[in-house]
Amino acid sequence: MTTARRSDATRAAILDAARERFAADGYERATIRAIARDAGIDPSMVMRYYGNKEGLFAAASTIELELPALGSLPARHVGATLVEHFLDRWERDDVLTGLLRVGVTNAAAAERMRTIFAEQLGPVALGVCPDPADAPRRAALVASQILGMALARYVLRVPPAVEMPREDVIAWLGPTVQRYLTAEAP
Amino acid sequence: MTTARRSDATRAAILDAARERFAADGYERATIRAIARDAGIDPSMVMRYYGNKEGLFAAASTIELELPALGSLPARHVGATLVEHFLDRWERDDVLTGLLRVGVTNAAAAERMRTIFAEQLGPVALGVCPDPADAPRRAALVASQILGMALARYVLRVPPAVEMPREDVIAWLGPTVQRYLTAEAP
DNA sequence: GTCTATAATTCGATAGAC
DNA sequence: GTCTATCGAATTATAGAC
Repeated sequence: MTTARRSDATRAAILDAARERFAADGYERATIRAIARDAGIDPSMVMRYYGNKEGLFAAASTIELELPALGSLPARHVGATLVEHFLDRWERDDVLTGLLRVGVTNAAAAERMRTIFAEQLGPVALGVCPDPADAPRRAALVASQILGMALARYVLRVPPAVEMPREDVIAWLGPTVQRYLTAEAP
Repeated sequence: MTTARRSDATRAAILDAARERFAADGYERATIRAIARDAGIDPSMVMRYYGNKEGLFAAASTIELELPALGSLPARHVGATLVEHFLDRWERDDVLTGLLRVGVTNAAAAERMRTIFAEQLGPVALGVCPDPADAPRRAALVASQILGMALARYVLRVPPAVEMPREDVIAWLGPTVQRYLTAEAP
């Protein structure tokens, strides 16, 4: 931990505003001016603290998925547990929504997205899938279903996906994720 | 069918270029100037023919999913058939990729996306799912998995999803879609 | 640390000649 | 139908006063 700065409150306000704007509008339409206005400070402060817009996004989109250790879990529950955790993580703040909205048109954000899922979901797959060499592919399959539901529910706002109760999402997607992780390769 | 116009070739060139640009760059970064340059014409022609940028996108993103009738199919094959069809449709041209890339940050495109899946995938679900009242939800579940794989494979370019052979995608996603359409509600 | 002023681009859109 | 010229607005980013 580094020494606290006098400007830490301002920096935090900027990051909060940035996360909201990036999540709501995507990279291009989330302007530094609008973010500064939301944070109640001058646009030039954003530049001073984060250099440029890319630096701001990088700072605002760091994330730990904090995936639970599935090893000590009843093998039949890993799918539902993982879906549940992702729903929690997705709704806790705007970081994942922002990463998704920006990653679709911004190469750096897409790369970050790939890295996050490979480095954080990959080990989870490695721990439970039958063939270790197949873990990256299992993780990608899981990511495709998790990201697809997030896209429908939080970004495109497809009505049935938005209205579906949390327990139903877990009940439907759990077995899918379970199969992607633990079934024998078809 | 209306009478052929002398400008039809130009209009088609504009739409082709627009589809490519929207699919590759998203709405904001796909500029009218760049599209016109690709089409080998003057930017003002785009405005003349399509009024404004929104009109251009609307014209460039009309699409029919042309989903196959699943009613006459062996009940066990509807999932794989649907996945196969979506892979074909997705790779035939840039329209779906453009719709996805733009829909994430553009409200009109998101609405179009919701409409397309509701009106074209909904009836398919209605034809095969156990409870007709549940069809919209089944369609949304199917859409979440299809869109999620498209996102990983064609937009974010997650390596294992890109490298996965077409048959493997069908073998993995087919049973998922099958279950979302035909299984009893959990 | 904070703000004003402004540079330097770039974009969508319009007017009008030919 | 096609193109030139340009407007007006918005953006990121910088320079520098206080």
